[in-house]
Amino acid sequence: MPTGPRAAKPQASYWLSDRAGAKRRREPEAGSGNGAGLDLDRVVRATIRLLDAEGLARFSMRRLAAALGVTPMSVYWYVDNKDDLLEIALDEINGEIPVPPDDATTTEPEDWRGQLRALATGYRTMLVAHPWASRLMGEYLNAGPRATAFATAAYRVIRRAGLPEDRAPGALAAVHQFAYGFGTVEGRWAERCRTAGTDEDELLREVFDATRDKPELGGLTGLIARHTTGRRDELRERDFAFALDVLIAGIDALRDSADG
Amino acid sequence: MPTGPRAAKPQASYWLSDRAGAKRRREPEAGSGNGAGLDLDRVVRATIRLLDAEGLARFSMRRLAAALGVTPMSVYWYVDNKDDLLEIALDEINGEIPVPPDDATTTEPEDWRGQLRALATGYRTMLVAHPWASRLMGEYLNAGPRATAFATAAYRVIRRAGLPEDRAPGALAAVHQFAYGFGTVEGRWAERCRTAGTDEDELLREVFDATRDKPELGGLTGLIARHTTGRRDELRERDFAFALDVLIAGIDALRDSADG
DNA sequence: ACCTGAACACCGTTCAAGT
DNA sequence: ACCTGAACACCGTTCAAGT
Repeated sequence: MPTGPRAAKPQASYWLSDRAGAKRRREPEAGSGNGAGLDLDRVVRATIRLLDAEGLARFSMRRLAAALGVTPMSVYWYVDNKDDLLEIALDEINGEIPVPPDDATTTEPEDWRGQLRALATGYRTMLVAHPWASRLMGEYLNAGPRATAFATAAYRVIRRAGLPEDRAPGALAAVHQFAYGFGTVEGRWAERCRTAGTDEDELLREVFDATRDKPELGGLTGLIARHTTGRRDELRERDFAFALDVLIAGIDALRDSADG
Repeated sequence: MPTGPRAAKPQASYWLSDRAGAKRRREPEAGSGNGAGLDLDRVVRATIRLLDAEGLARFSMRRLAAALGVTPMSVYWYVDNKDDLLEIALDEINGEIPVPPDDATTTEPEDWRGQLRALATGYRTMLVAHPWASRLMGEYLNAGPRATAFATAAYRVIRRAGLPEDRAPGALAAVHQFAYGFGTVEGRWAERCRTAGTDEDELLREVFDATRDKPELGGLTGLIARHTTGRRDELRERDFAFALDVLIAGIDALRDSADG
C-alpha cells in the first residue's frame, strides 16, 4: 500500500472518534475581554464563510489561517486535521434545514405529504446555498448531531405515510436521494457559471450550440432548448415539484396496494 | 479574485472546447511494431485503472506518469490538464451502462417500465464499480459522447411512459437523481470500508455503538440495526427495488390523473 | 494553553531543451 | 513528434520551540 499524504489515519468519521467533543468550545472567559483569540466556533464559521465564497477546490488550511490572520499551524490547535474540520463544517450547515416538530399530536396525521415536501425543499435549498456541501456529504459519514437530527426527522415523517415498516427506508431513499441529486446539480451549475466567469445564459447557449447539429442526440436538443428560452427558474421549480408529486403519488399507490 | 493553482482556464467543459478531438488517438502505425509509445487511449485506460484501484484522492498526474513508466510531463502531450483527462475518463465509463436499442418498433410500447428499471440499475452498477465517477459527475458537464448517448436513451424511455412532454423531464429527474444518489452512497460506503481497513460489519457496528445510547435518534437506531443483522446486500436490493416501484407507480398514477 | 517557524513530502503546471 | 528536467507556486502535516 502506497503511503500518500493522508494515509496514516483511516478513521471512519470524526463523530465516531473519541476526539469528537474532546476539544471543547472555549467558554467565554469571564475575566478576559479580548476577542482576539481563536475558538473552534470561530474556526468553523470562517471555514463555512470561505467555502461559500471560494469553493472547496480553493479552500486550504493555509488560506483559512490567512483569513483568520494567523499562522497555518495555529488552526491545528483546534482541529486534528482538514478532514475533521470539513466534517464539522458540513454537520453545522445541516442545522439550516427546517424540520417539523417532534410532537406528533400537534400535527394532522395526514400532513406527512406537506412535511415530506418541506424536508425535500429545505434539503435542496441548503445544497444550493452551499455547493461544497454536496461534495462532502458523499465523502463523510454524516453522523454529526445536526445531520442525524435531520435524518431522524425525515424518518419520522416517512413513517407517518403508513407504509409497512420495512418499506419505509426504500421510500425515504427515493425522496432523499432525489432531493440530494437535484440540489447537487442545481448548486454545481450555479457554481460553474460563477467560476467560468460566464452567466447561465451564455453557458447554456454554448451547450446548445455544441449539440444542435448532432441528430443522434434525439430529444435532448429540445430539452436543452427548453432551458435556453423563457423562465429557467420556473421550469426548475416545476420539475422539482412534479418529481415530488411522482414520489408522493407512488408512495400513496403502494401503501394502498394489496402487497403492502 | 485570488489566483489559485488552476485559476487561468475557466473553460466549462473539455467537450465544449475546440481541443476535444484535436489530439487524435494515434493510428496504429503499420510500419512500427513498437508498443512502447504512449497514446490517448493508453493514458485514459491507465487513468481509469488507477482511479479504480486507489481512488480519486490518491490519483495524481505524477502517479499516473509513474504507472506509465514515464516522466510527469509526458502525459501533457496527450492531454491539456488534469481536468480534461478526468472528464475524458468519466465519459468513457458511461459507456459501460447498457442502453435499450433505439428501434422503437422492436420493443413492446409498454416495456418502458422494464427499460427504466434496467437503466437505473445499470447506472447504479456503474457508480458502484467506479466510486470516483459519482464525484466527477458533479464536477463536470457530462457532455461527452457516451454520457449524452446514455442521457438520450433515458429520455427516449421516459417519453414512452406517456406523460405530457413537459412533465417528462421532472419524472426523469426523479429516477435519475435517485439512482445517482443511491449508487453514490453505496459506492462510497464500500470505498470507505476499503480505505479504513475495516470491513463492512465492523464499521456498521461502530456506527451502531455510537448511536445506541442516544434516545433522541428515534427510529434511526433501529434503521442501523436493520443493517447490522442479517443479509445486508439483500436489504439494499429490496430498498432499491422498492424505491423504483414507488417511482414507477407514481409515474403511472400521474399519467392517468386528470391534470396530465 | 496557545501560537510560531522551519521542514518534509507531496501537488499541477510552465517553460526551455533535448532527440 | 514526442519526451525530459528544472523550476514555481502551491498543498497538509510533523516536530521542536517559543511565550
